[in-house]
Amino acid sequence: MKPRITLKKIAKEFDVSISTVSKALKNSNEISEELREKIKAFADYYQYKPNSLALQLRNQKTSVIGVIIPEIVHHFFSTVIDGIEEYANAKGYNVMVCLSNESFEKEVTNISVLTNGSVDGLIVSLARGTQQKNDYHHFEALIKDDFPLVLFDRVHDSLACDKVIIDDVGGGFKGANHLMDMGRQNIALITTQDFVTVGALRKIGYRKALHKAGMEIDEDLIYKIDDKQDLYGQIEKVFTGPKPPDAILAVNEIYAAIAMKIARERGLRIPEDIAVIGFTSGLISEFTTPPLTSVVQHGFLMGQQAAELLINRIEHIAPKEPKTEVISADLNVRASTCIKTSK
Amino acid sequence: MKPRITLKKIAKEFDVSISTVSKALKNSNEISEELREKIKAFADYYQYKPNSLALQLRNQKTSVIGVIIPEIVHHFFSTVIDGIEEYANAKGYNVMVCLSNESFEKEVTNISVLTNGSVDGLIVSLARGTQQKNDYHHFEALIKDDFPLVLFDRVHDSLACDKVIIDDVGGGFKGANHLMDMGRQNIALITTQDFVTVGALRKIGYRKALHKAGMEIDEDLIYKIDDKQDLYGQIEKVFTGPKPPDAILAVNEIYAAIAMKIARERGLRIPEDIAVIGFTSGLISEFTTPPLTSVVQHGFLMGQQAAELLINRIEHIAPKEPKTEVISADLNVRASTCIKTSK
DNA sequence: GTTTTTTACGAAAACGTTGGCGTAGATTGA
DNA sequence: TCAATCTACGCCAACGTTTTCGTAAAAAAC
Repeated sequence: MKPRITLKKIAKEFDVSISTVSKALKNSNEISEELREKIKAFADYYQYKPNSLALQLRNQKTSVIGVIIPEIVHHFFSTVIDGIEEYANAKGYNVMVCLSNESFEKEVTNISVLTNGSVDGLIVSLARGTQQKNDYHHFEALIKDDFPLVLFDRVHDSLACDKVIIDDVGGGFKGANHLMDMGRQNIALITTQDFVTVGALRKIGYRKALHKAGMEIDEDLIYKIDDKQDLYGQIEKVFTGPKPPDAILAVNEIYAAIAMKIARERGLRIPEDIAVIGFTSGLISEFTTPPLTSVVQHGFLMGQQAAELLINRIEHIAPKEPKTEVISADLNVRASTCIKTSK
Repeated sequence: MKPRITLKKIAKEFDVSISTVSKALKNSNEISEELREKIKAFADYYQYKPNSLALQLRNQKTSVIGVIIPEIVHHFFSTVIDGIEEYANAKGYNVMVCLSNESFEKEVTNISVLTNGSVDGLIVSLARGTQQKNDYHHFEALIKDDFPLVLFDRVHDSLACDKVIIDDVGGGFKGANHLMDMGRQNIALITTQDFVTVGALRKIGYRKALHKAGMEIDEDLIYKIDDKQDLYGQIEKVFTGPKPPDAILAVNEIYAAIAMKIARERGLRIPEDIAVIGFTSGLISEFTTPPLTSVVQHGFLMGQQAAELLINRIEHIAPKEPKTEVISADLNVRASTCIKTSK
């Protein structure tokens, strides 16, 4: 690679000092117009661009924000990044993405690498491994040093930093409520294992809805899926269990899509015999048969909010107390729960 | 934010010089063991980590690779990034992602920003706007300066740099071939507008397959979709056109899924009355009814290859001549073309 | 003709790090 | 006792930039 042109090289070319060149390029009238124009023309010709590392070092500011997500091959997280990028770029920041791959160790090293001066702040969604291990010392260290940090989606209560979360309880509530509005009585819940916060929260919403409606909660209708095992086999049990449900609330799109597939294989009509709701994260819901009613999570908005919180923190235009933004989850009613909408 | 601890502060603490501290932390035996241990303990306690900006500036190496993609909310690009991350991290590099949002201008500024010293090399997939404008001067400038650059998926022939492409011609060929193997005679092609390279290449494959089979190409069966218009309406014309097809080859998952939806609405049985093939980019294909036969694009592999080419280039373990890696596209046969596979 | 002001530039520090080189003082050898 | 050798550290340059301050020479003022 050709070495980039620097102030020093320009200075040597004109036999002036580095500071003269710097000032000339900044159009300082400390420098005679004649020399100024010559230097500018030369710099222009050789496409001089200030080395950003040097600037970052000098200004003690990188204008880069780091993002650590569990995985990127996931529509929801991609959408959040999109939102972060949009807001951050508008504010003159760049985005550096790292993946934890759901691993505690990788999350720790990522944080260590990124906080070595390369970013002004961090936006993170917790790795599953971290939630399982329940070890947050790497975040606590950051918080203790007042390092700008925003957690989103997968957060942890004990951490005193800015957060953006989706109203998962509300989402579960809305989903279950909708099913009851459609006259369903036996609503199965297909959720994750307990340590996955979002699953747990959506379950709370489900319980709240049933409770409010005066229905009792049948634990046999709650199925906890292990993502590492065979999904198909686990979800099949929903249909072979003691109490066959007339509706299913699944905490994500995949579970819901698989449930529909199995239901159809077993000759059940959707939504007549069984209604299904998922939580949207990708495009699957739109293209299933029938299209899947889903709780939509506004990932883009979430990303924007997270970026806004972080940049406010970085630029000290935020109060000291950590703030938590809640993004409401809305229901997108499609044909899997509601015959008339089956356009 | 609390200021980070630096060599200078440690030096002041022990009333020694900065270089002494630096050497002590590097375990240099130039420094007495006693002092060395004291300094290390102190640094450890205060969690000293070398400022990476300073290191990057000094070493003239960032160990960061920049990635510019048109959009991230796209399963294929996410998968590629995943592959890049995997390989890059293993080699000690970090990844900085920027989005061009398909815009020429944003691509230009992104490149300008990233090549100001913040990254050692660039992996890029061309923005649609760039392909449309057919203006590649920003890349030509990089190539002229021997800046490490790898183009992937959406590339341009005139650019003399490393590339990783998918065998789109082969993919189109395999898809069309499979449909002919299933006995189909009137294969419609739903593709993009001509300036979108991948669409154009897949069309070539389609033509090659038909030609090889001695079938003539009916231009009325080729539909070019404008992504900015109503997809549904445009794809509907495939069915209302002069020659109703008995098979459809769509150049992406969405077109294929929409085509299937319309086909079913019109009472056509899949695959009996009409077979459909798409190009996988996300998870849609798995969950449509019936599951969609697709040409799979190995995005992860592509990312790994791109990262490998780039890092070899950065570390000068690559021959001068640019190299192009071709990733083969394979067919994943599902029920939308083949009754017996409908498990 | 002397002083003051202005013009036009240079020197140097600072951001944080590393590594070659220099060297004071202690130790060793003869 | 003097030289040679170590030991253990400090100095300085370098990476590229910005900015404050200092200062020659020229211009203006008296």
